[in-house]
Amino acid sequence: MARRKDHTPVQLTQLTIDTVIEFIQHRSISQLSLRSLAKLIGYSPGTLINLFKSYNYLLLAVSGYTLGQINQQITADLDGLSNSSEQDKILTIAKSYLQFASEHPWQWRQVFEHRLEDNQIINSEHQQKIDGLFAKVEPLLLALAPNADSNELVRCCRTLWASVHGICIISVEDKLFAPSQISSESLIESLINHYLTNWISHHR
Amino acid sequence: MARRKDHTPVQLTQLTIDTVIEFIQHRSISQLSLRSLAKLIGYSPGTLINLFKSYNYLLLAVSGYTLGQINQQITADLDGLSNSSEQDKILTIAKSYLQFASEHPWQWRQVFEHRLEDNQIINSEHQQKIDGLFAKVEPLLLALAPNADSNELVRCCRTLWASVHGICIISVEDKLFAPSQISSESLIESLINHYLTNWISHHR
DNA sequence: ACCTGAACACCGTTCAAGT
DNA sequence: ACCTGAACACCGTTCAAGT
Repeated sequence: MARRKDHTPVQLTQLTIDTVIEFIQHRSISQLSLRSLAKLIGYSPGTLINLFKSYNYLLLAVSGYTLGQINQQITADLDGLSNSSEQDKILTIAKSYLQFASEHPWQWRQVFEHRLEDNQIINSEHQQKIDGLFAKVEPLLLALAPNADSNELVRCCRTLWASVHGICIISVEDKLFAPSQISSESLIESLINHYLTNWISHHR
Repeated sequence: MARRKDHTPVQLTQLTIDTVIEFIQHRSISQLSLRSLAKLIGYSPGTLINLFKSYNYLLLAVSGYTLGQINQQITADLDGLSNSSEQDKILTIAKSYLQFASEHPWQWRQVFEHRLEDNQIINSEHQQKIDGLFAKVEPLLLALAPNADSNELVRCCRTLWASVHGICIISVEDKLFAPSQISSESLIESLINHYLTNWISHHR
C-alpha cells in the first residue's frame, strides 16, 4: 500500500480542515479523534501526522481557520457602517463576535478549548490573529478619547474584549445547557452602553 | 487481592479530591488520568470508578469542591466590609474571584474546562453553586437601584459576572503564556467603576 | 462488601516496509 | 516521495474472581 496522490498536500490540508469544521457544526471537538477523522477522509492517521506534525497542530490549524472566519465576518459587518459613530462600530464588532459564537458554538469553543489544553508555547501566528481582533477596536477608542493615554486605551480595549468574550461564553453555555430568558445581545448592549459611555466621558 | 479497608468511603473520597486539588496547583488537569491518580493514592482505577461512578463524575466532585472554596473566599473577604458601600462590596467580590483564579490558575480552569467537555446534563448541584455566586450580587444591585425592574437587575448581574469571568480568563492565560503590562485587577476596577456607575445612574 | 487484575475498545504517535 | 499497518504506550470502563 502507498502512493495515492489523490490529493496534493495543499488539497489534503484543506480537506482535513473542512471535514473538521463540518464536524464541529453539530458536535463537540472532543467527540472527534485523529483516528476517526482519518477514517472520515479516507487516509491513515499517520498521513495526517505527516502533514500536520501532530494532532495538536492539526487542531491549531482549525483554530486558525476559525479565527480567520471570525475576522472576515467582523470586517463584513463593519463594511456598511462607514458613516456610523465609533461607538456603533464597536457595538457592531461585539455583536458580530457574539453572533458567530451563537451560530457556531462548538466551532467557537474549539478555538479556546484548544488554548486551554496545555501550557505549550502558543503559536505566534495564532496570537497575531487574536491581536488582530483587538487592533480593530483600539483606533476607534482613540478617536472617541483623543486625550486618553496609551495605557488607558489598552486597558479599555482589554476590558471590553474580555467582557464581550465572557458574555459569549455564558451565551454559548446557556444555549447548550440552560437557556436563559434574557438575550445575550442585550447583555452586550448593556455592557457597551454603560461601560463605554462612562469611560468616554472620563477620557475625552 | 481485596478487602483493604484502609479508608472508609468518605475518607477515600476526601483523599481523592485532596490529591487532585494538590495536583492541579502546579499542573493542568489534562496531565492527570484516572490511572495515574489511582496510582498516586494507592488504589486501582476500578475502586475510584466504584466510588465516583465515572472519572467524569470524579472531576465534577473536584469542581464542586473548588466552587465551595471560591464561595468561602468571597464570603471571608466580604466579612470585614459591613460598613462599606454596595458598590465596594461588588468590587470586593469581583477582586476576590480574580484573586482565586490568579492564585490557582489550573484549579480555577478545571471548574470550567470540565463543563466544556460534552453536552451532558450539568449536575444541578453544580449549577446551584454557580447560582450561589450570582445570588451574592443581586441584592447589592437591588439596594443600589431600588427602582430597576427585575429583568434589568438580572441583566446587570449577568453582564457583570460574565465580564468579570472574561477578565479572569485572559488574566490566567496571560499569566501562563504572555504576561501583560496591565494588571488584571485594574481591568476589574475599570469595569466596575465605569459600567456599574453608569448603570446605577440610569436605574436609581 | 470491597477491591483487584485482566480484558475490552479505544487513543496519539512512531516507523519499517511497501509502491 | 508518499502512504500504510503493525507496534507501542497509553486511556476509561467493565466485570469475574478473590478475600
